[in-house]
Amino acid sequence: MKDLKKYLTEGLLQFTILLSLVGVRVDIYLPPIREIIQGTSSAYSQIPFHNLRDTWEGSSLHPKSPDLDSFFTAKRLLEQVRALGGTRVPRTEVSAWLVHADSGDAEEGSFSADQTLLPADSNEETRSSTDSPANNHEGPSQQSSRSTLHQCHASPSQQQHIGPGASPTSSDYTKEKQEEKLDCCPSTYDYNSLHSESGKTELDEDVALENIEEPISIRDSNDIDLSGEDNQRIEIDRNTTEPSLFFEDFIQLLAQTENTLEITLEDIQPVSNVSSCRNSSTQNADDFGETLSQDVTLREVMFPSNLSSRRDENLGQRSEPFSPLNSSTNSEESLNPANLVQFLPSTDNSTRNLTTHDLFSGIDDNVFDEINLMSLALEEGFDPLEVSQLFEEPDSDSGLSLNSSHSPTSVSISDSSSVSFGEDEGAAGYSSDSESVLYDGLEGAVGSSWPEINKFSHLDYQQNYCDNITMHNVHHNHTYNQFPNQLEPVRDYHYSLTAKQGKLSSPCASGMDKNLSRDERRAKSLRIPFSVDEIVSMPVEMFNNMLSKHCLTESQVTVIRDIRRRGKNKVAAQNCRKRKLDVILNLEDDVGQLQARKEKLLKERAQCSKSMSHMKQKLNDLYRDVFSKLRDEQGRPVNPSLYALHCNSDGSIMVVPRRLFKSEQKQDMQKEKKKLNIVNKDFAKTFNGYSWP
DNA sequence: AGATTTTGTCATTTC
DNA sequence: ATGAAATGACAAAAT
Repeated sequence: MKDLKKYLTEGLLQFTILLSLVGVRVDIYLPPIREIIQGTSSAYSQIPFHNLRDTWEGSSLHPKSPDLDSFFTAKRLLEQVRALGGTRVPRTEVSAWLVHADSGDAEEGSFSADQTLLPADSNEETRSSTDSPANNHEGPSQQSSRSTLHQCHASPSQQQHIGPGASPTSSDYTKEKQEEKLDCCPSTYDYNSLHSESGKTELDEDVALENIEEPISIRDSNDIDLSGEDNQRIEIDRNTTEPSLFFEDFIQLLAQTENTLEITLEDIQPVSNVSSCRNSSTQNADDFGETLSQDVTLREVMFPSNLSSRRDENLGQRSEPFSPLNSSTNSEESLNPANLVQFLPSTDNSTRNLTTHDLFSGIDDNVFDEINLMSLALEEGFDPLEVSQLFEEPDSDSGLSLNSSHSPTSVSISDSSSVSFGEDEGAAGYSSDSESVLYDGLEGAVGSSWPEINKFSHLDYQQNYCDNITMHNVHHNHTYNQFPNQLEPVRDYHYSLTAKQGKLSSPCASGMDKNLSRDERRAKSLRIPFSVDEIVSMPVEMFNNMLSKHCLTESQVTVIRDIRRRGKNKVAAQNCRKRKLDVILNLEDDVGQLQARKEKLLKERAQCSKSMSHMKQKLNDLYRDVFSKLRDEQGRPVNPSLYALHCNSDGSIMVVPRRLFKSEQKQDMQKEKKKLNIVNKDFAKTFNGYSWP
């Protein structure tokens, strides 16, 4: 039965691969697997690869592409391998073979090439690959060449998702970021998902074949039903490698320990895993070299014709994902394979820093290594003329605009990448619709070690950066699908920025320096491992920490402080002007409001005067009317010029001689004024000036 | 080409 | 006392 399974598996593998090569998309796995594994209500959202691929910003598929599935798989694996941080010959295809050839008995054709390099217990190694996420903590350096082939399975994000002690915050954030990246760059999501979604995509593929082969096993694994999705995934992973063995071991180990899945998997699969591979790649150069040599061999087997040419090319490209992570690799020397080998350990550390959120505690040492390398590169490789030129440049007005922060940002990206890759497009591969991502450090990153920056979630940036860089490699070598539109946003953005500045017409590296601000150029010249925006925007505490923690030269510190001071002041000036403008606008508004109020009051006063005169007139008429009807004791009419009407406090009205009334009225008026403090003189004047008939 | 506006920077003050 | 923020003034770039 087991042989039959293997036979079926291999047959399916071969058939699948052949279909892939022919150009037929092989996606026989996704829907059934998803339902079988997770059910229709699974929290997982299926990655719409096919939709994304086929409709990526309206771009059509590349005619060269034989199969997008194979391409994506290869690309993903290539990226994973690149994420290992070493100078490794692309083993994308090799990894693909290994992932699927778990039975390990393939003997004929190109498959034998893998088998020749793989020991007979390929089952175990495949298990190691699938179990690797849970084994990230362990760091045995017992890995062999084949273990490195499965580094693609190891990702800190996986560890975070799977490991019980994983930081939910960082992983959640990573997931968010990668969802954003999915929006902007679906083609990179494959790789992203590996790190954030616990290797979901890869799992699907791996399981797919096994699903056909061993549907019962998968069902069984679901029946076991560990506590969560991750557990399910790991179960399935194990199923893909050796279902029957898995259940025995797994149940047995479940009985032994139920606490952590990691422990379980470690027990089950002590073979070195991805994480251990990474760690050991830092620690054990021999293993790494062995890996490298075997990769080359595999590659030669797989691609005998174009190996030599593509190898160099990929060697150069392989450094690209790490350029933003390591200052040394960001320099021109990094293009040299020899230097790459020299920087391998630190590069690997960088990669580990990149992807391992839980390993922040150990990040500083790595950063120091990187800084040292950076300083070394500066001392050895940097042209002093360039430094002096950069510093003496008279004009060099800063093009930095923090409000429009992407402008210098993107330029910086291009520039730093140009230094590293010798071509601007190397960094143009970075693409994101998320402002935060852009701002989060990609931009001005002149150097690369990102110690404190991790607090800024630069891991995501780095991840994204690597992804896009990798995609850019694909774009350049023309071996795989091209996604012309994929890079267009960035390129257009660059162009718009530079066009706006009216300087750069071509994103070539030669002219990039002119588009950098003075501070950016200074930072670049001194290999300051932080972008200008970071230096300016990072909190004071973090900034001081950064200065104290890193082995920065005095000139570097001075420049960094100047950059920060100028940047802060620039922002302050902008804010100040904005405030001033706001104050002016507010004052103008106040003036308008006051003018309107004045006009309204004038109208009201006119209205009151009019009504007052009208009342006066009526009172005058009434007065005359009253006097016309008044008669004295002799029955004669009372002369209104000699007498006046006086209203007493009790309401009684008396006819008083006017001379008495006037004197009394004056006295009363003076008392009134003092008492009531009459302010309205106009009204008093009007009242006094009233000409009584 | 000159006028005006915008922006970056420095020096100083304010908080 | 210290340092960051605010602001005036100036110069250069942009319009």
